[in-house]
Amino acid sequence: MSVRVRYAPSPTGLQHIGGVRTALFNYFFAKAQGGKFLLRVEDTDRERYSDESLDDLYQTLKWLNIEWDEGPVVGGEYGPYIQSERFDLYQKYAKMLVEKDMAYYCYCTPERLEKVREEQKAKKSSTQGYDRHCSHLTKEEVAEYEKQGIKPVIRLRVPTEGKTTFHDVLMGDITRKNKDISPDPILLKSDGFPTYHLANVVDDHLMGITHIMRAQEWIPSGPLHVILYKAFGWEPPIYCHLPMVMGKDGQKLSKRHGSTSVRDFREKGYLPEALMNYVTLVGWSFDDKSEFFTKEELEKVFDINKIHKAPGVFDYKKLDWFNGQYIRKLSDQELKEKVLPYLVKEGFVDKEITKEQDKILNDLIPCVKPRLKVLSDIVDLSRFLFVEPEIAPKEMFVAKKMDLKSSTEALIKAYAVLKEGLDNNIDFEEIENSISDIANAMEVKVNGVFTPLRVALTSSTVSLPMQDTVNLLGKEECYKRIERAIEMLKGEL
RNA sequence: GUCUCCUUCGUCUAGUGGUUAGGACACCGGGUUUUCAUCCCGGCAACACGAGUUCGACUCUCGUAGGAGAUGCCA
Repeated sequence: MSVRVRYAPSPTGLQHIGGVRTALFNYFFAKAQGGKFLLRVEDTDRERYSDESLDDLYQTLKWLNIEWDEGPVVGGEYGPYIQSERFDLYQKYAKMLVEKDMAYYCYCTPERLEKVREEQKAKKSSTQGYDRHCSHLTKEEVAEYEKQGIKPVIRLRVPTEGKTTFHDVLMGDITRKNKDISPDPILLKSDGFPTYHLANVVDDHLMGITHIMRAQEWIPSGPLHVILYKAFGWEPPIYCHLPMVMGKDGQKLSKRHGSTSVRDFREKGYLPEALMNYVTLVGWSFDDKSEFFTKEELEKVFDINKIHKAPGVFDYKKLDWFNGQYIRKLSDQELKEKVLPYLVKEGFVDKEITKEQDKILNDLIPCVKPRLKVLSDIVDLSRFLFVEPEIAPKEMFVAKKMDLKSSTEALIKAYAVLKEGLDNNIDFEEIENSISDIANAMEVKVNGVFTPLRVALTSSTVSLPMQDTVNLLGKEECYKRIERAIEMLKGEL
């Protein structure tokens, strides 16, 4: 039997790391097995639905270069692949269960349900959830509710005796006593839309899904879904519950841990290849040494049996490291193209890049490449080139074991040497040697001289190599900035 | 509270009865770079605990503890 899996997100928010990891696992599993990967939009929650979320879903998958074999846009014989467009279908199946008396209409108001829950909580009762108030209504009672105009929901009859087991590829058999399963969950809401349980089971069956790979938070509803499959007389698919992605504190990854939406990562300048590589490595590994995987490799090599059971912590620093590695693999031309939007956005470079700007970039890119963790780092690293920075506060000019006076003195001397050297086209290495000589003469570390020079030129203690900085800036601009700094420092003495 | 799942360095992980328990990130040190990075070298650091089973347990079994998830007309 050919593998058919699906990613079935709910467009109620931006695509996040956890969701994308699920998508990736499904996708790689399908590819490695020569099966099909479907995308299904579960937009049954009309309260929380948003167009932006749907759009973000498509954009995210596109950015990651994940294509679905069947789904919205692409289509396929089992579609439509958007649940709101299959509205009638769920009605039909829900009513089918009512006819078989495996489900029933319930007229309880949300207020009553809330009250029931509160009472259970107050009594610390071990019985939880719906009290099955409507499970055996008489015809008269139903007529009365209908007369009041209450729109009913449809609930599944969950057996109170016995137990239900389902098999999970990773966990093995998972068994739950039926009495512990959420009593009579809602299948069809009063607005006529199905809940996750119904829609998911119906669609997975109708679409011929063979393996359900979803997050472990769904384990508790596994038995419930099996009961549903059986109620319909269908064979449940194979389950594989994926370990969850956690934050540093071991809780489910959420905004308070940092960025969680793929859009955030994209905007900060993470490369899709790097994110994909890292994300598939939380909860899965190939062996004890392989770290770098291309999408194509994963499509061949992904093995469902190597997925972990235990939840994994999302390590932002390791992602940074991966991203840096991937940036360094880029050619200068590729990096230039990727970095350009950030420079344009900052106003450093014109949208229609000028010849001059292009030339600056060509020189800048190689210097900057080993220094980028994310593409947006380019902004701070190159600011000094494109705008005249605020003159740095005087403390920044002072290196370790130096004071303001000696730093100023060093800068003045270095300036003289630099100017003389540059004006006479002397080799930069020699200029640097002469600057070192200044340090020696002053009996201070070389750093004590280079730091004020660097800060004068870039207003930063961290920057590109001195030679590159000077070259990129041009000597006139260098002189101007150094003079400006000396002026300021003298005033502070 | 109840139910279910999970447990190897700080983090991601390799490991399926006999290993000096391996790698990567992070961190710390050193070298290259007269800054910062990159790159190279080195170091730190783990089998949650307790009982079994066994000649022998990180590996098997059972408990305990800890963690997580579920308990919605959200998915």
